[in-house]
Amino acid sequence: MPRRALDNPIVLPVLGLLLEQPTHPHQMLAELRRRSDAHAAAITRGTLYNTVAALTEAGWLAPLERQRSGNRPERTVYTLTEAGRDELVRRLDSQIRTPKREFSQFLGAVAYLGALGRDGAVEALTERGRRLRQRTAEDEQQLEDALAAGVPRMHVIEAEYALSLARAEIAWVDSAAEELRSGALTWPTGAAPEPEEDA
Amino acid sequence: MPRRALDNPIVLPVLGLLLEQPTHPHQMLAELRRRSDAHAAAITRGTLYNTVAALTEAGWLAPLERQRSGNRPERTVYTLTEAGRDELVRRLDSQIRTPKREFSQFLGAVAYLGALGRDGAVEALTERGRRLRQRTAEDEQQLEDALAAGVPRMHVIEAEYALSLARAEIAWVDSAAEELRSGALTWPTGAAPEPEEDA
DNA sequence: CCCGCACTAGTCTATTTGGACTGATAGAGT
DNA sequence: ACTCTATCAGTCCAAATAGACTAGTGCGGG
Repeated sequence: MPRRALDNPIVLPVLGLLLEQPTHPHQMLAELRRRSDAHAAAITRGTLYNTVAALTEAGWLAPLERQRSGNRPERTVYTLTEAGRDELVRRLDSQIRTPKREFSQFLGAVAYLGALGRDGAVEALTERGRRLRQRTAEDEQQLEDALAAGVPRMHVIEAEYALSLARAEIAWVDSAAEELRSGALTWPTGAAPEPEEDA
Repeated sequence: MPRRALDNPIVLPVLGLLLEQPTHPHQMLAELRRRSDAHAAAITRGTLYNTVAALTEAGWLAPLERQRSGNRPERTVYTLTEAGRDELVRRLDSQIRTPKREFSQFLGAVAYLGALGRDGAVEALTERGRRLRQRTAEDEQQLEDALAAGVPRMHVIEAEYALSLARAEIAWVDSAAEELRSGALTWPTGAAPEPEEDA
């Protein structure tokens, strides 16, 4: 009986999807992956079915009907209950209201940038900038297309947010690379941070 | 025998720490938590010991000595091997070079901002802005103090990066809240996205 | 018209993880 | 001196996860 299952990161996407329409787990997975909706890409079957079970037990989801086409495995369609809708709003509100220090791989890597040596660091950062710029350009294009096609802005708002952050990252990466190149940002000692006599 | 253990997110912090100095797992944990070094906060004992074992087996770490003081549990100090140092550099380089779409809770929540209703959304975003501004001010202060105290910039570079992103987030949150308030960003239909006849 | 391949929907198990537990030592307070 | 608590350093197991596996269906190509 899933205990922590109720606060794993895929709960929100699941509730969010069901707000739009009742579906069965397999379809959720496909849909979430298609949208790459958030971290959805990281969802795996095990977690999903497990989570759906937990949410059902918590009374936030309810099985709506079981269908089967031909002799395919039976599938169960779930809806959001009243309580589920409330819970979604509660979580949404709290997650927006309260910033949490989240954590990206890149941030972790930057902390040890020193280990790459000056030239290596410049090289890698420059490359990142290049790729980031390209990806961002594509995303911008996509967003524009969607808006041009009449999709309401509210529906692409997270793309706008992601773009803002991406632009900020590009700016930082560029400036860091530049400062390293020009020598404005210098190396403390060798490759490794100097082993000071303790902190 | 840990299989996926070699590519879990704490590998980099562990290798990074050992680059500075040999240590035993318990100390790594304490140190990583103290620095809140990256997601380090998320590290738990189980994972850490497991990872250290895997890294050792992979030949990137080697037990240096086993010490014991008094009748305390014996502790094993590990060092980074030559291969481990190479691996660290390889990972660092690739993680910096290649941007990955990482994923934050907030991004996921923003996607369903609509479910909060206009006023709720404005409220929540405004509050986030407030908290973010405060936290960022503190971080700026800390960074300044560190620099004033003579810490080389290279050692606080990840803090500089985090600050840039935080400022960008603040800007976005403020502008989104403002647009909602002013009506420049409008609601498509009711609380839920309209149930179109499929995509 | 038959074969292979991809998709549909889930189930199920080996691996991983969180975090409770152990059992010692050092210092704080009384 | 004597509890009480915090820290030290791990081990260990129930719970959660990744992703292999099952098993039926439909379609494209030779």
